[in-house]
Amino acid sequence: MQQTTGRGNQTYHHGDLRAALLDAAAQRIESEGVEALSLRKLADDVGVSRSALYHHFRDKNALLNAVAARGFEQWIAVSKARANSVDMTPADRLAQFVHGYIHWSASNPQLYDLMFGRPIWKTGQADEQLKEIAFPAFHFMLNKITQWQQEGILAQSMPALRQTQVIWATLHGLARLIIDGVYADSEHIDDMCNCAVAMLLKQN
Amino acid sequence: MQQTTGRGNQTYHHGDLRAALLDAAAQRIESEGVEALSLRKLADDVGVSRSALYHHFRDKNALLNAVAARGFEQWIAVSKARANSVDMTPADRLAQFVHGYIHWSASNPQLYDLMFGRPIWKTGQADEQLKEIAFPAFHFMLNKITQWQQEGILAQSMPALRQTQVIWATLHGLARLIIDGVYADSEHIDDMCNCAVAMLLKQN
DNA sequence: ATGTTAATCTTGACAGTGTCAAATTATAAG
DNA sequence: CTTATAATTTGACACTGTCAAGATTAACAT
Repeated sequence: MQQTTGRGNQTYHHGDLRAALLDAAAQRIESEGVEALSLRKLADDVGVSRSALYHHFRDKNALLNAVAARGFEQWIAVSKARANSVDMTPADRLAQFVHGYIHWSASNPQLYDLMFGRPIWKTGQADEQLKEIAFPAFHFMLNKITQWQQEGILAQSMPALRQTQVIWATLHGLARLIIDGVYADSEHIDDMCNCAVAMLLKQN
Repeated sequence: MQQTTGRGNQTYHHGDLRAALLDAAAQRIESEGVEALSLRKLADDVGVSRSALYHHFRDKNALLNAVAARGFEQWIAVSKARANSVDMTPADRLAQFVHGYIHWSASNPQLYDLMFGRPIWKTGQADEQLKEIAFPAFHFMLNKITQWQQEGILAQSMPALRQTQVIWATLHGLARLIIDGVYADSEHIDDMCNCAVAMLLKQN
């Protein structure tokens, strides 16, 4: 199930087709978008025939789920790394979190779209494995925001869960508007982030 | 181009196919979602053959643009009607605006998804006509928020444009999370709206 | 080493899809 | 009534995701 034979795959069955498909899919998605991903072209990229894929993924949606799952792993890693930069005031950490979130989404627009987009989450198309990987991402945000509440830089009058949902909605909405280009220019990313931070911070 | 002959169309060419297609498309979209819309099934619904559509819309995207345009007209009408309820404090009006926005999106999820979704706005697939109809919607929000700034219930330290973008991002993000069911339950809509309002309002 | 089992990959096929060109029909204009 | 113009249909093409059946190869037990 892992690497069956370590190296030297030439005219193999294929070696590790699953990983190759994931790589190629992620690459094609990031360059052309989710909606332009064709399983047949993907098979061509990898040099394998069209329905070979079905021995590693139940269907196209399962493949997308797997790519999204990898995206979440990457997202969490980046976010945690950012959160561990110590010598900062809480307010600066919040600001950095906001800017980091938006910049990551703007740098990986297609992947962000896949991870947080409708096709996967709507109609229960997210499989259990993806949910298990995605949940820590939300939990991470919930923790951060609870912490900022306790540190006194966010209002404390509301349940942390609700506040997390609203703050995340702000970030998510901002990311979507920028990515989709809906009356929000990507030149003003930092301006918008600063404005968002100012609005989130407890005013006193 | 309008109604060629007023009434009594039976075994006509079809009468007014364009309108019939729009109606059928809107209906099918709202019941099954944008991604499930098939031009051929749509033609069946209307009782016409597959490529009749192409004499009224350049392609599928043009049809979707037209449906979205109708959605914006409806959205603007509803929003303006809500905004004209007089006897209220400014803060209550803001609250009502937020609740109204979210409830409308939750009541017309598929249409909202089409209007503000990626497939139309990304990659410049929104045609000029749609942009002309959509722009007043954004202008309407910009006006409202500028007004609330002047009335002193929103912070005045930021440019109205930026603040509009961020507030709209909050609403848009909330709508998306609820519609797509991404870790936001639709049972708690009002709780989340109240939380959002509390965060937006200038705290003093 | 050999025969068996199980995994992997390919080929052929099917039902869909959006879209175009050419042919057909009905409406409007002269 | 004839002509011109718009609306609609039929046939076709290239493409999509997915499945069933057959072929190929790896892993395993003896």
